[in-house]
Amino acid sequence: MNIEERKVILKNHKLRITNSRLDVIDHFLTMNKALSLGDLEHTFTEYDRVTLYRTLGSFLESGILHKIPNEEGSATYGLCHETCSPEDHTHNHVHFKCNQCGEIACLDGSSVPAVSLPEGYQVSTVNMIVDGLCKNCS
Amino acid sequence: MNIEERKVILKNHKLRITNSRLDVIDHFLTMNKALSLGDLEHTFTEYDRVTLYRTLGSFLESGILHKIPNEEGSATYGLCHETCSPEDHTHNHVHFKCNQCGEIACLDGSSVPAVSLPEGYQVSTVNMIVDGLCKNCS
DNA sequence: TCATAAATGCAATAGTATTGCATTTATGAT
DNA sequence: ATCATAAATGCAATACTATTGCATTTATGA
Repeated sequence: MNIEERKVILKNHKLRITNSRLDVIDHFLTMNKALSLGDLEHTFTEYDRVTLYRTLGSFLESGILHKIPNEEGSATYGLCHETCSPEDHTHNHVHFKCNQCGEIACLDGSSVPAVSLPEGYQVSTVNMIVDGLCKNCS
Repeated sequence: MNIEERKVILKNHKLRITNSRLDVIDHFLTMNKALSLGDLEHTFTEYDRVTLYRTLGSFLESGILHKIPNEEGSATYGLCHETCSPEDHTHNHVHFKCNQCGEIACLDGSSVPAVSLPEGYQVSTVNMIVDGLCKNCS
């Protein structure tokens, strides 16, 4: 994705255009998998850790990224679909974590099946986390 | 659950019977919800943080507890069903997190629906995390 | 009762998340 | 194009969670 398209993404989410934000978006698009703050720190040594931390925060708030639940200590983030907005922020897709290579990716091809909850519960979002072996590792 | 029953649980999982383990099991049974290490530290000031940490570790390994994926920084743990064993450790149940009170609980009544994955993926376990409002908060 | 491996407590360290504040920069208004 | 201003950045410091090493204590089977 070229720089103009990435600028449009930021503008659409009412975020100022800065180098760090453009680079982080680009990295998510290129890697096409879930990333943690640590991943970004490792990739972008030219930016301060706190800047990357706050970049993730602003992307989270504006709906560019979503947090992916995981069992590890550190938070991981994935790109939202085009349909996501701060108002309608339902990330009803399936995330797959490979137990071999550790990669977490969003499976666009798989949608979250309906789930029935007991009486009195109100559903906001549904996350499905599947782990096992990915295409490359199996 | 009385103390003899809790001792049986430990024996069944080939763990030595100690006060901290008995107390932690009891607490999980009483609370009937997911707990973090921090929760245990707060509840059991008479035990060292590391002891509780290792208690969780041994329960995890032996199949008494399972880790619940979540978006927060800290790991949360829930009791396994009776059917769980170190060998067959599939936690295919639904976890519900209330956005109001923060409680994470296992919904025994709801089972995880089947999910279809792209070609080449091997599924090990499936976790479903639903959030919204729980029975008490809605 | 006793030897031994396992469990505990304490101290220390590592890793991740978060805030305050001074400085720099992007942006809209002029 | 310039400028005022709010937003973003970098640095320093701190908080919280996770983890390991080691000496001491304890549960367990012989």
